[in-house]
Amino acid sequence: MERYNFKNIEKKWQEFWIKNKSFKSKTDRKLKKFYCLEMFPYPSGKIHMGHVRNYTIGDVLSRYKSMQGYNVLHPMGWDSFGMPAENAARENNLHPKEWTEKNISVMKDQLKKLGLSIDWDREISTCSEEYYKHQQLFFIEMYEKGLIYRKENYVNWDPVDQTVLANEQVIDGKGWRSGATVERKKLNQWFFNISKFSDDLLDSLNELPNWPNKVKIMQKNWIGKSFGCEINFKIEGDIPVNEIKCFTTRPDTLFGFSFLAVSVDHPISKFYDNDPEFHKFRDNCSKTGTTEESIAQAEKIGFKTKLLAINPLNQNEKVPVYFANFVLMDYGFGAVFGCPGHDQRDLDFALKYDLPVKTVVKPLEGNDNFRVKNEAYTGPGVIINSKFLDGLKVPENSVIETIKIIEEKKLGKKRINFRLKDWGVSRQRYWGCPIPMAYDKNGNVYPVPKENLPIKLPEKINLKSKGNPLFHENEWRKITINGKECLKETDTLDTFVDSSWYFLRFCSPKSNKYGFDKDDVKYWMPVDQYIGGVEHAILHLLYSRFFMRAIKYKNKDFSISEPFESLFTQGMVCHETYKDKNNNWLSPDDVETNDGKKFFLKNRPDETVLVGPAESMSKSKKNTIDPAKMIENYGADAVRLFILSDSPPEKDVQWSEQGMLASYKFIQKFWIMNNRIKEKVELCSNNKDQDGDYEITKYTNQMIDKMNINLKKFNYNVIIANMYETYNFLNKVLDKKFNKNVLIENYEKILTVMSPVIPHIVNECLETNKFDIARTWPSVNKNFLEDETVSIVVQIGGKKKGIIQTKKDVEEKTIMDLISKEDRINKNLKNKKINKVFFVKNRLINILLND
RNA sequence: GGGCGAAUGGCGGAACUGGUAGACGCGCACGACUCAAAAUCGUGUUUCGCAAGAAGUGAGAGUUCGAUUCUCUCUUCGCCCA
Repeated sequence: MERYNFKNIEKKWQEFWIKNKSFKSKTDRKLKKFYCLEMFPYPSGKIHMGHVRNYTIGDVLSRYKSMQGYNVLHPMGWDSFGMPAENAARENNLHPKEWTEKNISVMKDQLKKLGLSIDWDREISTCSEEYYKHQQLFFIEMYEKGLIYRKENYVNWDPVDQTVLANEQVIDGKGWRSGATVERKKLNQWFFNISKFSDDLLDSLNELPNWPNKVKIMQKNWIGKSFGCEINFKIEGDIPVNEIKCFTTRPDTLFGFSFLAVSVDHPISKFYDNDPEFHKFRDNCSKTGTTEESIAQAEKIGFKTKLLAINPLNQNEKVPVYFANFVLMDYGFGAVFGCPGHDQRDLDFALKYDLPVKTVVKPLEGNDNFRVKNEAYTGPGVIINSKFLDGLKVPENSVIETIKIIEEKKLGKKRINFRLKDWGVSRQRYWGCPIPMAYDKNGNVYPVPKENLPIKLPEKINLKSKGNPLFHENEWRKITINGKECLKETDTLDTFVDSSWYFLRFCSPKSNKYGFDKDDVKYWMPVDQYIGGVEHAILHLLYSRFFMRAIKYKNKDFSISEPFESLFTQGMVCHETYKDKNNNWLSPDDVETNDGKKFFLKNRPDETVLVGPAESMSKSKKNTIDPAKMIENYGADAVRLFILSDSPPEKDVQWSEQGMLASYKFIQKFWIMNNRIKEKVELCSNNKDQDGDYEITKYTNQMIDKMNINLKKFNYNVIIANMYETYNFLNKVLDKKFNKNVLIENYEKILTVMSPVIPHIVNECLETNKFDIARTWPSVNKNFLEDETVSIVVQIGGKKKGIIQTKKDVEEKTIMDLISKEDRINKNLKNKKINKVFFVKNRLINILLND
């Protein structure tokens, strides 16, 4: 018998699937559908282990659903706009399009070698005109519906990459890619009015039971709905300002008021334009990024004005007004009232500028002499030192009651505030979807007429210029709208826009008139199972949810709000890290070991290598394993098997060479066993009731039942364990005799339920046995699920003393008789009086003694 | 600082609804095959103990006849937000 030659056999079946279009979704709309989608990849060059894990999880599910009779949509595409292409282009003098297409071709080939059940006829690429032209139409439609606007705004500016960064692209005040210190810069930007849907985006989370709770919580925190009020503070001073409006969630602490802080961008700042000291201060502030994190970490600094703010609840109290770096113009009204006693940030500020700290809340168990010193008190308690507010309970009624008073006195009103800001989508980049807008000489804005779409990217581009490449394309920029000469917008869209509707495009990838066909979308949407990394838990998912609402808004033909019915977030793939004696990262390829304990440089046993903890694979730490090499060495089935075997899919998994080898060996062993079964089948008779018949039938049914349960729960690591167990079982039971049909029938079923994980070898086994390779998922005969004998645990005083095998459903009395015959158990009962007996049928008996 | 989650052998991990803790895999040990090694196959493998037995799921308490599972407190780690 030949060894299993995975190279030939995997290639054979992959070609077979493509030739037969085995994974093409069916057009029959009466069939029940299942839309399985994994987050599509960025074509960075080659696939990484994270992709392997992501797409294998989805593939197992797709193949399972398909065999269950669903019409499965399992597509793949490319999130192919974005900065790396532009950076690579600059380095290698290669056009971003060429670079991207080359990468796509390599990665597509690699994905095919994994044996994924993908309908490649539906492949899409967001950088293709065929894709982004529809996106431009969406943009115009949303603009016409009033969901898009332009405003001047402060942005996170990366001075090295010369681009705007989203908040999440700023890490520790530095650009995520360049590492440069991020600055604040004012730019005209296009915005999607996502905050219009804040309430709906928040409330609808409750209608997503099949999303992980943690993701819903993250989204909820991100939207950040807070309840409070706006208050008008009367102002006295040297400039013509009578009032400053603040938003606060803690009006109940108004008597702790000791300063008022406004943003440097607040409208009143215009009165300080001629003050050089103020300019200095403002420049200083712009060195801090705009993220909440960088603001929280930065030192709190202020610029004192000559203004005084009057406490609305106590007209005699006047406090100073500061410009402060920790107040942002786009939160609330760009002004906050400072209460150092009960807000840590305010306290830091007050201590620095020697402002009074008044205590107006005491803890429930504290006495009236409680005073805030170095730590603001923000917990529950009772209002004190606040005249008519005294005695209110924090937080039960203090805020609500205070707002009532403020509203009665007409000093302000109740207000709900959201942390979620509108989505700035302008990027000063070439390799993105052009924004289909234009400007005339006077700066008036025009949407590009629909008949002029698409606005194509110019093919030739100089990427070596500073700033935005399209800005320098004078010819390209020209456009005539309604007879007027205009210039095109030169910013392109954030790539998160591309990925906010790609799942709609998969429903009708060839639709030429519009981004999707409404009947296709009606049938396929929502995505039944979405699978991807938790790193997209907030933005990508929130933007996609927004996009559905934006399309649905004022549109009778579209009724989807929630694009993803179920969401599964998979863990990362990790590997040990290695460093040489000079603290340089080493790739696993450069490291060797003889015993798995001591590691040294390859071919240099004298050079010891330091082994670090397993961390998620990253190029910077060099702890990556190339999937293509693994597939080359061990085959796709073995790689698929291993990537699922060692950890539950939602948790991180550690790559191990030994584990990989074990999976490979399993494939080889399985092939040997298949041949053994093939020979056995030929020797089997047609005589009924052979000694192994019942056993194999019972085992098979129980195994399928377990597979069903674990597939449903995404316990794919347990499925692999079930497969190993099944192998062990078959290998043993084959010594017995079987009725030919019984053996065939059960083996066919076993192969079938293993096929989602290891499809190539299963197909080969089916074929060599001359079984039908088109399988439907086997049903379970429930009669075989329950054993006719059961093991009953015998406990005495709650401690296990033994196990008794009996027939099913015997009563307590019979068990007690059996126990009296079992010396090992019974000796514990001699000369003792039984107090009480707990009996659980078919499971356990617990005897309590008097002592 | 807040929120969420996790902690089980040498390691990754399993355990249905509160009912035999440690499935399955790795590693290790021993044995078979071999001149030998690799590969393969077989047996064993939570700890202590020769055994009988006892202890045991991060620590401590609680509920219960019975807790890896439920409740509370604490410790450590991870993720998210600040």
